[in-house]
Amino acid sequence: MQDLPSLFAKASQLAGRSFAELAAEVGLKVPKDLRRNKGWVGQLLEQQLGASAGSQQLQDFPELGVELKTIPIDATGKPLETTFVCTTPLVDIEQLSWEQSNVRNKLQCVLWIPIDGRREIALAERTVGTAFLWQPSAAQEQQLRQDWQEHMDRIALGQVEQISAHQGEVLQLRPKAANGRVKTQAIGPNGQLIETLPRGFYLKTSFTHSILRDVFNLP
DNA sequence: ACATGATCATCA
DNA sequence: TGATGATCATGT
Repeated sequence: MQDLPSLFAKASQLAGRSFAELAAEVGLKVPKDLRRNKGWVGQLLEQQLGASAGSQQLQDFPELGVELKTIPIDATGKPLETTFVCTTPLVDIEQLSWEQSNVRNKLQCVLWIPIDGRREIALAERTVGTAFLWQPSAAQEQQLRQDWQEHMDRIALGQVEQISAHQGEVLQLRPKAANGRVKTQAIGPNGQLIETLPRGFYLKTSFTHSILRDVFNLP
């Protein structure tokens, strides 16, 4: 993708189209459901939009500074799931600041694409919604920064295992792993290294809901 | 293991 | 019924 207007135009033209027809265009098979294919819709839209694929710590469109995120919504436009942002660093974090954090980098500019997430509708028949570009307002960035700082402070103090998803107004910390046996290093309560479950940063649904309401002028 | 893409399954 | 903690697939 060469420029932002082109990307946005292409994303806008996906509105109203079904997963079945979009999958056919790129030669994908529509799974029966998402139970064993949780990232399928995201990958479908990546292919449709030509995101620079890869499992790298980069935005989806590095040359444009844009991150692509699908967001499943119900019939009223409410998000059905939280939004994963990135893995949480648990060691070598003493020098880390919000300004250089992966959370801030990923959320600097997001191309949101709402999708029909209703499980009662067959996956193939679900459709894409209206894409929009978002950059956090000063107030939103302040909320994100504050939550990020509180989480990182606890992690630096060796309290990562005391953090629950209840903490954080807009940005929460939750497990992010293939299963409960996966381990990674973190700072322990006495400053030593411990093994713990990998964590990720997620946007709470109340936050993404407010983003959707702002953009679509909903109550 | 860790990055990407997320939703599932269960319980309060 | 909403949210938390757990989990699934794939590529490097």
